[in-house]
Amino acid sequence: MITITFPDGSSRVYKSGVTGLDIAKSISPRLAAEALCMKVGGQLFDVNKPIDTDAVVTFYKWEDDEGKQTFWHSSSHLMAAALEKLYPGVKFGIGPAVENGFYYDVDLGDKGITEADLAKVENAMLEMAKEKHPFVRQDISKTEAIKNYSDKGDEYKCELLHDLTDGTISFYTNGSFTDLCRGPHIPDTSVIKAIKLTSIAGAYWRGDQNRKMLTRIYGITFPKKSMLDEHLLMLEEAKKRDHRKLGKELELFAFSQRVGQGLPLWLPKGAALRERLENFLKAVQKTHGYQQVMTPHIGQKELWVTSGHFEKYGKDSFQPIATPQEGEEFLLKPMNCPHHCEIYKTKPRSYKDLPVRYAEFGTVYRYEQSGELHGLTRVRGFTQDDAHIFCRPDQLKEEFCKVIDIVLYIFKTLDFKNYTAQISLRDPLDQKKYIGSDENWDKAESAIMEAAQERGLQTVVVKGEAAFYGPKLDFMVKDAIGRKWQLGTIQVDYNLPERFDLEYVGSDDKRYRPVMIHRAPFGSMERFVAVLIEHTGGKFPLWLTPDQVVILPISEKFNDFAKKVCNFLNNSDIRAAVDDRNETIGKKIRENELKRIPYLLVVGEKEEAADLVSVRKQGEGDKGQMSAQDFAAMLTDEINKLTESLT
RNA sequence: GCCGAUGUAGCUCAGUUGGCCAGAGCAGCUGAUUUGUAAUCAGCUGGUCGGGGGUUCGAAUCCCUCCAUCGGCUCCA
Repeated sequence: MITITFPDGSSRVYKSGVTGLDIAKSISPRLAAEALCMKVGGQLFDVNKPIDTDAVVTFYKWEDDEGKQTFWHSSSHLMAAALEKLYPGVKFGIGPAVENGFYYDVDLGDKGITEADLAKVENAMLEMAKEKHPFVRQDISKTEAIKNYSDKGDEYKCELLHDLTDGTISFYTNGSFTDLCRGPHIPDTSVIKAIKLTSIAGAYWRGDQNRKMLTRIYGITFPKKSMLDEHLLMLEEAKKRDHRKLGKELELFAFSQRVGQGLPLWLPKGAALRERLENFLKAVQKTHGYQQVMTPHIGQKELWVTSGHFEKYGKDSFQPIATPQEGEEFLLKPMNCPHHCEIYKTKPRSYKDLPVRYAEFGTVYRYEQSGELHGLTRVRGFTQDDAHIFCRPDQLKEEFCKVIDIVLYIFKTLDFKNYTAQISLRDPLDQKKYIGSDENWDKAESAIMEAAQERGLQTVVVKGEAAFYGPKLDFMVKDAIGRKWQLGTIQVDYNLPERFDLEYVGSDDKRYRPVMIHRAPFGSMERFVAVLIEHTGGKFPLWLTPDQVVILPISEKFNDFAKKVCNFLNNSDIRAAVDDRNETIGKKIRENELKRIPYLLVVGEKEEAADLVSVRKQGEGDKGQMSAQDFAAMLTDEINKLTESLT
C-alpha cells in the first residue's frame, strides 16, 4: 500500500500501482474527467501512469497552466496526425505548446501549404479528436528509435535523437501517428473540442539561420467551442488597440516610403505627447541628481572602433559617412555611450565627484534587418531616454538600486502593471561573443542580482541574453496581442571605462577606474509610446493626452461663447480646442469621442445665458452643467492627483 | 536577411474566370440647414490600380522583378 498526499495536505492510501486516473476517480468523477496531467514528486506525468511509492500528487486541469500546456502539446500531436494523413511523407521537426496554443515545424518537401488549406487540416483534426484516440506511451531504446526514424527517412527526428542521452526514450502514439516525445499528454483526443489553426510561418530548423527553413503551423485549441469564440473575439479587440492603427487614427505618427523604412515621423499631437513624457522624465531625473547633456548625431568612426561596437556591428550598420577629406569617416551614432565617455573625460575627476550622471534624449540609428521592422516598436532611427552613470565600485549597487527605483516609479505613474523584470546574463556555452574579463563579468552579474534582490524585485534570469559588453536588467512588457518587448534597461559596464581609459583620483591620490551604468527607463521614446498606446487603447492619462477638452457649440451662433470658454481654459493651462465646424452636435460628439477626447463641453443657448458649460466625459456621457471655472478647477485637480506622486 | 501573405482615392473596402470611360462609404470642397449629447441633406472634386518590365487585339486581373506593409523565424549594441 502507498500513501498519496494532496496539495491541501490531506492524504489517502492506495494499492501500489494505482494510476493517477484511478486516484482522481476515487476523489470525484468530475476530477477524473477534467484532469489533463499530474505532478508526482515534482515531475509531470500522464494521468494514467501507475504510481508505486508514497508521493505528493497534484492534478492539473484546463484552468491550470500545466493543464493548458499539456492540452496544447497534445493538440500539436493531433495536428501532426492530421498533417501526416493529408500530406503523406511529411517530415516533422518539433511541436511544442507555447503561451497561447501550439505549433509544429514540418518539412512538406515540395508540397506547399497555404492559409487556405488550414481549414482542411482543422477538419481532419476535429474528426480525429472525436474518434477519441488515446495517447499511448511507449519506452524504447535509443538505437531502436533511431532505426525507426532512419527507416522513415525523417532526418530531423534522427538529429534530435542523436542529441538525447542514451537509455530509453519515450514515444507517444495517437491514432496512426507516433512521435518522439517526453510527454506528458492528455488521456485521449476527445477533450479537444474546438480548433483554430492561426497562421503559417517559416522557422529555421533548430533556430539556426544557416539551416533549412521549415514550415511552422500555429494553432490553438479549447475544450469548449465557446472558449474559441471568446478567444477570437478577444484577438479582434486587441487588434483595435494596435498602435500602428491608433497612431494613424489619432494622428500621432506616420511613416513615409520616401523618408525610408523604419524612420518614424512624429506628427504634432504625437510630438507633443512625447515631449510631455520627456519633460516628466527630465523632472524625475533632476531630483535624482542627473545632468542633461547634448551630443551630435554623428561621430568619428574611431569612437566606435574604440568602444568595440564597430567590430561587432560595423558590417550590419548604416555605413560610414565619407567626407571631402580623404580617409575621414563618420558614423551615425548607434548609441550615445562613447560621446558620454568623452564628456566624462573633459576634466580630471576626483572620487568626491562621483557618481556623475549624464542624461540625454539621444537619437540613434541602427540598421535593423528589414524583416524586423515593426511600427514604432522596432525602428531604424529612435530616441533613447539614455543616461550613463559613472561611479566608484563601492557606489555601484546603490546607484543601480536608485535606477530601479526610477523605472518602477515611472511604471507606477503610467499604470504599467504587467511587466517582467529579466536579468540577462552571459551564455555559459558561448563565451566568445562577449568582451571583458571573467572577473568583471562576475562582479557585474552579482551586482545586478544583489540590487534586484535588495529592491525586492521579482525577476527571471535568462542566460545568453546579456549585451556583448555586460549583463543587464531589462523590463519587459507585452503589447496588445501578447508579444513581448523590452522597455526599460539597466546595464553594468566595466568594459567601456577601460577602453576609453576613464579614471578618477582616489583619496590616496592613486588613479582608479570608474564603473559605468547604462540605463534607459523608457528604453526608447518610440517603443514606449507604442506600448503606451496599446495599453491605454489611445485613452491616455489626462496629463499626457494631446487634447484634453474640446468645446462643442450647438450651432455656429455659439462659436464666440465657445471661444471665450476655450481661451479661459487655455489660460488655465488646459489643452482645449473648439470644434466650430458647421455640423450637428451629434456628429461632433461622435467624432470627438472616437478621437478619445477626455472631456467634451457642449455649449448652446442655455449655457451662454447662464455662463455655464455642459460637461461630457469620455465613455461616460453627460455629467451636467457647471461653470468654466469649476470645470477648470476639477480638471486641474484630476491632473494633480495623477501626477502629484511625481517626487 | 529568410519563409509566407498582402498592396485599388487621404481612410475602410468592392471590382468573380483578362473585355464597356475603375466603383462605394467616410474624409475633402461648394451650397442648403443653425442643429441639445455617438453619423443632416444635395452637388462636386479626387485614382500613374505600389514602381518597372513582359505576355496579349486588350491587364487592376496572368508572368518576371523591385519596393513597401502584415504574420512568423533569425537578429536586437
